[in-house]
Amino acid sequence: MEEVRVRFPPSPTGYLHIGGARTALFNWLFAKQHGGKLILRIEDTDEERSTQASIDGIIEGMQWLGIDWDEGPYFQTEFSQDHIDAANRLLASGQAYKCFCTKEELEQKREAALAQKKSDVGYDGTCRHLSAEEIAEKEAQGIPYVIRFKVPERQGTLFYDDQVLGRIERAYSEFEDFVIVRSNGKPLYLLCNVVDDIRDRITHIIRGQDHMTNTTRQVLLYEALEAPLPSFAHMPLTLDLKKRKISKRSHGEIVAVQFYRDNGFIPWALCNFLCLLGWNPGTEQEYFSREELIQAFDLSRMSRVNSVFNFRPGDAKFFTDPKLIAMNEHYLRSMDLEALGTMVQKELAAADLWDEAYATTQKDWYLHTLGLIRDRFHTLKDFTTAGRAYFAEDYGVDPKPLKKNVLKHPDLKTWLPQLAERYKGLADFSAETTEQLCREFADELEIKPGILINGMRTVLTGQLAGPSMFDIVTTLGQERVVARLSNIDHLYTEA
RNA sequence: GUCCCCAUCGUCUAGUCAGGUCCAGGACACCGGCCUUUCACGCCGGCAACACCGGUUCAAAUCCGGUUGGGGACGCCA
Repeated sequence: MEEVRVRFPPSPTGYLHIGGARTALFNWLFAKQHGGKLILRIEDTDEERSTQASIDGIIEGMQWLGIDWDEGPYFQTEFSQDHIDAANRLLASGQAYKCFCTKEELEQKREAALAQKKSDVGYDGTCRHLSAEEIAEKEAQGIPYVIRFKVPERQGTLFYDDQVLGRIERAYSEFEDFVIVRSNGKPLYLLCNVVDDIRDRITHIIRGQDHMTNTTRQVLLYEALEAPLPSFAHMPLTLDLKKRKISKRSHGEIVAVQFYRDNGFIPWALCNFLCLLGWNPGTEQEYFSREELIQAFDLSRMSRVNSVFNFRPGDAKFFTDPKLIAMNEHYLRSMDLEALGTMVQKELAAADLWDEAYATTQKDWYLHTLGLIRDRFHTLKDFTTAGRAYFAEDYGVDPKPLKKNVLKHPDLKTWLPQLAERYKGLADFSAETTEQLCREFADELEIKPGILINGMRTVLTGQLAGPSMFDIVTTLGQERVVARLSNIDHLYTEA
């Protein structure tokens, strides 16, 4: 059987956004499932807009997501001779022609056609039937020209079988003679893309529905270039809540893969979320390991409907799609602790909270702590913010619990240091003994234990909520607990 | 405007191709309860959709036609 070869061809005119990432992901899944190859090809023929920063961003984004490729990155500009050769071949075989019409002329004709409400606003074919003499004359005059593809004069419709949408048809009469080479001699996307896909022996083209009109024209090019037609699969698009195509310009960083990397998301959670946007396995399974997803993926189960990336700018809860947040939380809570430890290490290091001992002598403590606190977190960032008290002494105290659990009970100012004294003398510092001692103290004071417990939580972690109090106490350790409980005057003075 | 694609809960979707088992299932979000002297997790429950009109049929979310609606494309961008 022929080897499956797919490609991801981003144009480096912006960062990798989630729509592009999803396209890459689907191609990657398809390749993996069929034991095929994924080719990364940077389509940088638009010199005006292509940037190195964008190329770096795309590559970093894919690496972060874990979408690896088998060949490339190739750069389209490195193959410009191939594109020029192909254009010349089409010219020589009479399947393309030189067009000397200027942009201004075409613009005028176009406006005139629109003014008359004519549907046909395409190229009128003025230069299509120029004689050899006329062409030679114009060339001799140095009139610049573009090369247009000569759409075959045929009745009926052109069609291809889309792997997602089924049979797609378009009447030949709907095509205009489209430009394949600019007047500056540079070939255009429509041609370059086909030439590259032929050279790279691409067997399946999986891309967004926004390419559908390109596809019908490209089918014509494959035919003219006498190359076998690959399979096409057009995926639904990703829209915003107002049903607009998501883009950097209108949506900003929230649609950039980098945003999720910088905001504590787990790469696989993003992949898992993205693959469910426009695809489903036909079962009720929603969480997949990498291997499960490769196994389950199937182009025929791709949706034909555009999907909405549900985020609401300015809404803290919906800063990105809540289902994506939920998935991130799921992986945060269920993933292997070692793997989580590696991810959190990067966050701690970036916040200057990392201690090498966490990887060596204190590794057990480190992983245990992550396991204890991760249930309440949403992103990896929370380990350095809400979880800061476990890794540093300079954690802040949230005003809300400070007021509710500490300041409301002025006597805690003396009670907590007293409790610290008792903890200091405790030989066996365990969850059981610390709890027992705490409750006994509450009994003596004739107060509810909750007053001490909630006060302790606020003082020890700075947070309103957290794990079971005495798990916190044992995790923090006797020394830190005693020190923090003894030294609470500043909480009252600062407030 | 022209061509192409599409149409199930607020969102992601199952069910449509092979009509009945669907007064439509799951997930997220939301609401309530249990658990917990915190908060989450977890568990239990609730709210919530077949765009509309016609046709075919004993029977339509499912097939057909139309309407409306949405999206995409219409560049010497990719």
